[in-house]
This record gives sequence, structure tokens and C-alpha cells, in this order.
Amino acid sequence: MRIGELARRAGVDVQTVRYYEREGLLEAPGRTPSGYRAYGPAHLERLRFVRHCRSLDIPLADIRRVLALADSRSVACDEVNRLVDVHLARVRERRAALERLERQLAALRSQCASGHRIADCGILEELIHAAQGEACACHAEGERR
Amino acid sequence: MRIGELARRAGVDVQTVRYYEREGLLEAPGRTPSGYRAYGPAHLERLRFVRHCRSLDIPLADIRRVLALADSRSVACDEVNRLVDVHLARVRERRAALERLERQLAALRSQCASGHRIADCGILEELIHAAQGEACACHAEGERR
DNA sequence: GGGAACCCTGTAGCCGGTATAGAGTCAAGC
DNA sequence: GCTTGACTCTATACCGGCTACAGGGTTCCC
Repeated sequence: MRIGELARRAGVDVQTVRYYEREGLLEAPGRTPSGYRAYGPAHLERLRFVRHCRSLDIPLADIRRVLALADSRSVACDEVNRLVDVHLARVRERRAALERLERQLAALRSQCASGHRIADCGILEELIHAAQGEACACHAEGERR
Repeated sequence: MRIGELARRAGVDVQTVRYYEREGLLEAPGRTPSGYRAYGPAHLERLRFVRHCRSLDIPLADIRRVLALADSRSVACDEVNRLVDVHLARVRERRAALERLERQLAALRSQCASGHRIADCGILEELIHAAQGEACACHAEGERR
């Protein structure tokens, strides 16, 4: 099958398939005499695997690692566990940060109803006030991933 | 004050200050005879404002818009409200997606205890199985922001 | 043989910075 | 006066995970 069909069957863009090949996530397939990529069912299976991992937001580098591990089926799988653990921790942390953020934004939004002029806008006031109250390094380190 | 002091007092990297200037978020300051940027207190205030908005994960383009609005204090502030609403909706949606993801990952993690060999790894099995079961377009459109 | 749909490579753009290279400037100490 | 080290300058490239575009070649159907 050619790249268009592969992409359609995995639900991705053609460009993405070529990108995964460049990035070493999908083995380079054979070529037709005219230079078109020719894929087999194994390529589709692997591409779907990659996409499923991506739908779990696992970074490409980790997926590359998992694929390498899966290919050597006799090794202990502690690394897979560790990898999922690390990723899960990342997700939990990010979710908690978003929850805090959501609360702050909701509070902010409640400061200003419609129809005011800018000069009386509670949101702007609140933003400016909060910014002034901020210490030097409170968002500098540690808060960003 | 020079760029280093400004950056330290706002808790950002020196590079970031120059980046904000290039992006039009921070007014280009005067220069000393030797070409060093010379900032006043207004610059610090504005930089802190930008950083506070960023700590709320508001995109730079939106911050630029808010700054322009704040400078014209006689206009109605409906646009500020709308902007915060849109951002809040974005955050809510992303948080919900992360919650779903967290549940999926936790379920996945429970498939494999430590010490197995790869061939018996429940996580890999589960990942492969799930990938096979996937229809063509289930993650292609709509699911990503 | 003409046009649509497909494929190829290479390159640039998105976001919000971060990192590097290579050069100039300034203040303090010897 | 000279060196050292901290600071500053510009320009450019890099990160992830794609996406888009330019400028060509191929295949297939009417």
C-alpha cells in the first residue's frame, strides 16, 4: 500500500508518516520503481501503535524507547513500567496545575461584568494589582515544566 | 536600570526580556551611549504584568491585545471579558482531557507489575491491543486542540 | 493527450522561550 | 595601564510534534 492509504487507515496526515520515518519511529519501507514508498501490514500496525501512544500524550522519544524494548522481547520490562510511571506523574502534575489555573481564571472573570469602560475594568485592575504584588522569583523557577 | 537587574527583579531570564521586546510586548527602552538598554520603573511594572498573565497561561498574542486595550482606557472592556472567557474555556477543556488521560494511564499502569519479561508485559500487550482495535479516524480530528 | 489525484524532496512556520557563538563594555584589583 | 570577570550586544539555531507550502514527477481515467 502507498503512503496515502497507510495514512488514511491509521487516521494521520501523510506528512506525519514521513515525519515519523525521519524521526526513526517507523521503519523506512521499500520503494516502487518510481520511488513511491510501499508499505505492508506491519507498518500499519506499528503506525497505529505509535498513534495510540500519542493519544496517551506519550512523547515521541519515549515511544521510540518502548518500540526498541518491544522488539527485544526477552528483556525485563521494568523500564516500560518506569516510563509509564514517569509519564503518569507528569500528567497528574499538569492536571493539578490546570485545576489551580482554572480556579484563578474563574475568580478573575468574576471581577468584571459586561459594559464597563476599560478604566473601571475589574479584571485589568486585578491583573495589574496581582502583578505588582509579585515577588521576584515566584514564577521564575520550578513552576514551569 | 540595565537588563540584568530588570530581569532579576521580574524573575525572568535576560533572553526573555529581549524576546518580549522583539515580540512587541515590552516597549524598546532608551540606550546608554555604549548601547546598553536602560529601563525605568514603568518597564518593570509592564514586564511583571506580562509575567503574571503568562503565569495564568494566557498566550502572548492575547497579552499583547490586553496591553493595547489597557493603554486606551476609555474603550468598553467587553473584549477583555471575552478574551478571559475564551481562555477559561480552553483551560477547562484541556483539564478535562488530562483527567481522561490520567484515568487511562492509571488503568494501563495496573496491567503490569515489576519483574516480568517483556514478552509477558501487560502494558505492552494492552498498548498493542488497543492500537489494533482503533478505527481509522478516532484520533485524527477533533481530539487535538 | 489532458486533467485530477496522488507522490516525491526540501524548506519554513507555529509557540514561548532557551542556548550558543562571537564580540564589545565596564568596574575592580594589581 | 592591564588583566580579569561580570555584564551586555546581535544574530542564529534549537526544542516538540507536527503542518504547510513550493516545485516538481507519476499514475490513472476519460
